Amino acid sequence: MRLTSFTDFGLRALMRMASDPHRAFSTAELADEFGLSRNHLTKIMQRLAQGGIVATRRGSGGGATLALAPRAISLGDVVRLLEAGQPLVECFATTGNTCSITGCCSLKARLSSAEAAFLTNLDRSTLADIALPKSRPSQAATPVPA
Amino acid sequence: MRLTSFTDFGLRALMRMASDPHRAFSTAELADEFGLSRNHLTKIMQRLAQGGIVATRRGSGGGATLALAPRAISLGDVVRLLEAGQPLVECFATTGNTCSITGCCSLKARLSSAEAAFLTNLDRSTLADIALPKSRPSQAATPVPA
DNA sequence: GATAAGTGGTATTGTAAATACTTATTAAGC
DNA sequence: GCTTAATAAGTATTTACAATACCACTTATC
Repeated sequence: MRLTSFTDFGLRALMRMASDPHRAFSTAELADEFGLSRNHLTKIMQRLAQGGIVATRRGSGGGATLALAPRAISLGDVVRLLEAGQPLVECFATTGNTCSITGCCSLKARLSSAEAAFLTNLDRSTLADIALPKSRPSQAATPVPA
Repeated sequence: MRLTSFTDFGLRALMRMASDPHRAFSTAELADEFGLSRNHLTKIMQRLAQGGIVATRRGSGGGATLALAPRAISLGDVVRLLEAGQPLVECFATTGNTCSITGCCSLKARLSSAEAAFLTNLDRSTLADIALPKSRPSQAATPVPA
């Protein structure tokens, strides 16, 4: 059972953005932080923008900003958006389904139910719950006690 | 969100076997039915055998047989076994984890919880619930009415 | 004109599946 | 009861494909 790296990085980016909901984050900044190419992250951001989770703005001072308050964005919604079109198993796909037992297959319904349970569980958390601290502990004003 | 084809085919094979729990099914027979290579299915069967779900026997009259009654094998157990070693996201992997925010990351716990919900939901069903009919409708003794 | 998002194309990596081959077990035949 | 042949699982290697990531370039906004 696996989520795509798309979803993985998307969640990480949103975690970061949730720490400062009104700030615009450039893809360059976030990509640098996660150690992946800017263009790749751009594609993820585009998807998030299409889904109405972030708003993007070009030009100087631009970047991506959360379109809603962190507590209004559930993890389930994010995962649904970023995993859209990703079938749980082959026979869930609308095209290229080679399964010969589709008709009387009761497995499908049970897998669907489990998938729904997964997403419903994620709906209980929002971005506000997983926001990262604004700056890293090593850069914090108050040094951590040894 | 995606299960590996390993799990997919494993479930299909078990569905088939559950229809006739005491019969030995050869990998050749099942592979032919699903349209994939025998050796590939063999690997899946091996994993199921290691996990104690099926018993295999070589030689004439051999094949794989369910090691337990269909109602004693939950779908969750099967999926846990076949998806073992498959991290939900990269930072779940024990090796090669490049995530820089592991320490204070509360996302991980929430994804784990959702994954558990997925499996728990599947535990509510057993192979007995998803067994396929013994023979295909087209070969049935009583022809279906038009 | 500098900054930053958006787009199209290409390389790379990892998973999935097939091919070819080996080993073990059973059952038939002598 | 031993030998042989057929059956079927197990192993190793290779090939094909799709997901992932990168690069060069374009467009928009300040």
